[in-house]
Amino acid sequence: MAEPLRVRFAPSPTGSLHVGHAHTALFNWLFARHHGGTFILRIEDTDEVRSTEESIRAIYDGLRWLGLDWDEGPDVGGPHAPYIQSQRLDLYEEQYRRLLESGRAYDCYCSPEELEERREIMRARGLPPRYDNRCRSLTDEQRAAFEAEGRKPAIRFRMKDHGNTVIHDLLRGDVPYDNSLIGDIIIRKTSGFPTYHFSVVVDDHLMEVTHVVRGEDHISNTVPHLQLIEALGFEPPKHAHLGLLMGLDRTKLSSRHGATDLAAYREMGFLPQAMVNFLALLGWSTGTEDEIVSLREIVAGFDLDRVSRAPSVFDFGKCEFINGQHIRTAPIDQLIDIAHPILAKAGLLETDLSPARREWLGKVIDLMRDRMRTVAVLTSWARYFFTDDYEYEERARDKWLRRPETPGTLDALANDLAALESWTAESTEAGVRAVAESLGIGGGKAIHPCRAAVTGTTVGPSLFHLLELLPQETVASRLRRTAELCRSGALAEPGPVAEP
RNA sequence: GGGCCCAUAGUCUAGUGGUUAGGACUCCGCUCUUUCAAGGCGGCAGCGCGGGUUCGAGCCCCGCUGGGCCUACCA
Repeated sequence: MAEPLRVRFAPSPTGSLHVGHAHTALFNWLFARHHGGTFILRIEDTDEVRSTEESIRAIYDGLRWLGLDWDEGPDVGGPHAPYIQSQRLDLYEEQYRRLLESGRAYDCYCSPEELEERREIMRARGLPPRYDNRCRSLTDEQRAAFEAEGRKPAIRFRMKDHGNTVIHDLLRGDVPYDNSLIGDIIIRKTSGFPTYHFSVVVDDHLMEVTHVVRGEDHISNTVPHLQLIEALGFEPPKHAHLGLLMGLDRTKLSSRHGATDLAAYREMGFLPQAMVNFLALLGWSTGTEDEIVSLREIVAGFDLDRVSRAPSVFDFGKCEFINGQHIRTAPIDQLIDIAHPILAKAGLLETDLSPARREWLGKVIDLMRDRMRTVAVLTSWARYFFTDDYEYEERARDKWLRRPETPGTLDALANDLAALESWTAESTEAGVRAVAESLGIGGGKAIHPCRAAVTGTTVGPSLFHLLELLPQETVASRLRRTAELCRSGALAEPGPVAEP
């Protein structure tokens, strides 16, 4: 019988939710969901100076957006509440006491400045900058002297001096570390807050975490963790260290590589199901040739045995591609909900949409969705749906608007289309083709200038379907306006044209 | 500097001793279409290097190289 699997995502709320964190959260969540286990959210706000409420909100928002729900956590509670470490200080005190009593921990009076200074000296000498364990055996006189100076001690954990500690990693096998290389670590800061190394060990135990799945940057931290676990008499969890996410230059992904905040992707018009799909493919593979998959499908196929050890580069281009694929199949209401604020922010759409307007927006999106990779491109690609104030692209002017016969064609188009009884894709097509015929030109000779005039561009969805979504009089006036500009020679010059 | 991790095309990956090394992104070409930024078709491009083990290595072992992470009273 399998033990109930319990995993956690334990971010520190010191900034926005990074895609790397989202990746770790996702893998933990998938692991839990695949095996019917429990996914815990724990906030590790033991950095008193950098932790913020705002950041905690960003974590909630990001996880919820991705659809990663947690079974136990700060807001939902659970059998091991509280799930915020700053509210668990008394629990840590209990454990410090045990370590102090057993002699595995001791007070250290060295100040951060002194420590830094000594590290510098050691580095300068080419020595490993580790703590020299000097406070391990302080005499009563020395302690008294430090106390008299007004020093407040930190608590250090006495690491083993000899032998080695072996990490049993589910992904990497056994990883041995030489104990003599690591100095004693601080487990309680002078402020009374625990350091990460301590709180993580205590809480993983108290919360009965069975599997610790985290980034590879934590692999060497596992050595003190394991020793702490042993000293406290806890049962060690199983470990799995995931490959890190990197930028194109193969260094740890950071803001200099572009957008790294999950929220930024949301704002750019990425779909949560696409982000999940893309992130899942970083270090995991479906095992089939199908890469565009839903969260449900990922859950069904996910397991650690398909997870790779190697770090992976966050390829923005592929992320966009996957997003594009999901845009094709997303429910139109989801796309409307994403597009609306983006378009409103760009000043192209009102903040409050009437039902009719919303329906119209849905049609616009439907027309564009097959070629979009992010929803945000609507502000440029579909600009002409929302305003008369669009630019005539160089290519549109070059190819069509500078031709001597174009103004005449546009005038004819304006007159005939304005006179149309009905305004549908069918009727506009009939109208445009009729104009072409009466002018004795091919359909394309009318269609292309029409598109160039009405949209300012040479590319886009079916002309007649887009005309259908524009008011008839708007189309007519744009055709006339463009014809005027052609005649005045304004479109003959390169560069953007200021629109009325 | 030290310790550890990693290594299939530019990128994400499949592959667990015998494969024409498979797929995806990107890029390029062709094609369809009223246009492409979509679709279809095709193409370029890969097992980092050197030793072993083996009848036979992308797969196993060793070394090298390269990259990464850690080396805080940050997590």
